[in-house]
Amino acid sequence: MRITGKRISESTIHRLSLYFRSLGILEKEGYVTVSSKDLAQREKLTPAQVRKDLSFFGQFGTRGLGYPVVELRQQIAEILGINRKWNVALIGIGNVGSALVSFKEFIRQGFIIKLIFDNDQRKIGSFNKGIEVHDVTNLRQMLNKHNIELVIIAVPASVAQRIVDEVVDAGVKALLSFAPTNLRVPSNVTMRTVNMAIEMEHLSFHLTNENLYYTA
Amino acid sequence: MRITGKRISESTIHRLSLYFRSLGILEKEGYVTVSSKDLAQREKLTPAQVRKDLSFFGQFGTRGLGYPVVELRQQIAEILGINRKWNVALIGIGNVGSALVSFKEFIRQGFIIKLIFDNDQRKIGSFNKGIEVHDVTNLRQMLNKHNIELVIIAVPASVAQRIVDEVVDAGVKALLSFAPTNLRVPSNVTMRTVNMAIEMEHLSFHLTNENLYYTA
DNA sequence: GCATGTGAATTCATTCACAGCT
DNA sequence: AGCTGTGAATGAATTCACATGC
Repeated sequence: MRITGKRISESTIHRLSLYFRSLGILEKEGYVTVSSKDLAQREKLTPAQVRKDLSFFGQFGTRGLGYPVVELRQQIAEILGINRKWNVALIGIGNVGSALVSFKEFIRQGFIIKLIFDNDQRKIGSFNKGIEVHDVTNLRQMLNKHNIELVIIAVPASVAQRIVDEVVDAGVKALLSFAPTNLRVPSNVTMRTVNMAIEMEHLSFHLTNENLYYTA
Repeated sequence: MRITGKRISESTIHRLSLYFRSLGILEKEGYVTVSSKDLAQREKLTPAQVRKDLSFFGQFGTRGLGYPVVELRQQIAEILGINRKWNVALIGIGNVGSALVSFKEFIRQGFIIKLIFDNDQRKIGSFNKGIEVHDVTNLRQMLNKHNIELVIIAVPASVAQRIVDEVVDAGVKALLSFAPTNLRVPSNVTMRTVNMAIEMEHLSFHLTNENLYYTA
């Protein structure tokens, strides 16, 4: 990766994911090159935005021609760190957890759920899509033993912080949480939260305040 | 609501949701007032940010004292439009859909799933948490008949755009999509997308590029 | 004294516009 | 001619700092 001195914003990372998906489609459609203009159109962005985002990481295009579809896709995969497999553990195999285990996109992208944990004795020992459910009390040693690098938290809000602390303690540096509560992690750990209630509130806000510009 | 002439950003709306949650906890903990400093600390924001966000909608605090917890929470509920019930339809009762039906937070917040749709004959007519699964071919008339204001899309990517078009056609102005694909809606319709693969890619990016500041 | 509310200042993100290469 | 790559300009979001009121 190119050394740049620039700070990469979260929105740039997000857009790289979008480009990655569009490039996959373009590849299937047989395109060899794509211009920033085309790519921007597909994602409802500006061409300048696309070029700027990519420029943080290097020079991938050819002036007058555009970007090579297959190669750029591979480069973005490298930047995003999805040109490899990641060992993932899922904690909590309730409704959300079960849905995640079946989420094919995860596997396709190299996020391999190696371990499932729960605290429900009826679930422990059972199998879910071929993966055994383990007792959450063995969390720390199991995470280390299986070199888990990424943990998905799908437990009730009431126990989420305790689980997060254990996971962080085990040395895991990346967490995805579905618990609808505020969780704390040290600054050297990345946590992302998916909160569906908050998404719904965005929608109800927009429905309630149809005109976003309030007149003075 | 106060008429302001200011544009409300998506991030402000997001933070209002966070404040709403923190105020709920503060209320349970018995707090009567809260300062912007306290609220900011709980959400890892700055006090100025909290005050600015609230100032877009009115003056809710008392100088020298802070904000009244119960009242401010109620005010934010009004702003977000969650001081009422919304009629919701869920389209697609696969893994994700099933998880959503069981998501208690939705009910608690007033998002009432009135209708479920699917195209699988084995599912149509069955009940899920007391809600009947309907044939998706009757989508439009059913949405209108039951005054559905908000639709959750939990169908495979391949059919998502077609379903979205029908939903928009039925006059629905707010959609939450879980389909991992780019969907288009007219500009007078709000759509939010939850893409778990993209969340995972953020994490793998951070794991891969531990030091976000690249040296020149 | 304490904490809000808000213009002004600053920081961060996006877009412009054009030099440079194919 | 066409399109990238990138400093400069613009625009948006956040933070500062202080006047205002309890």
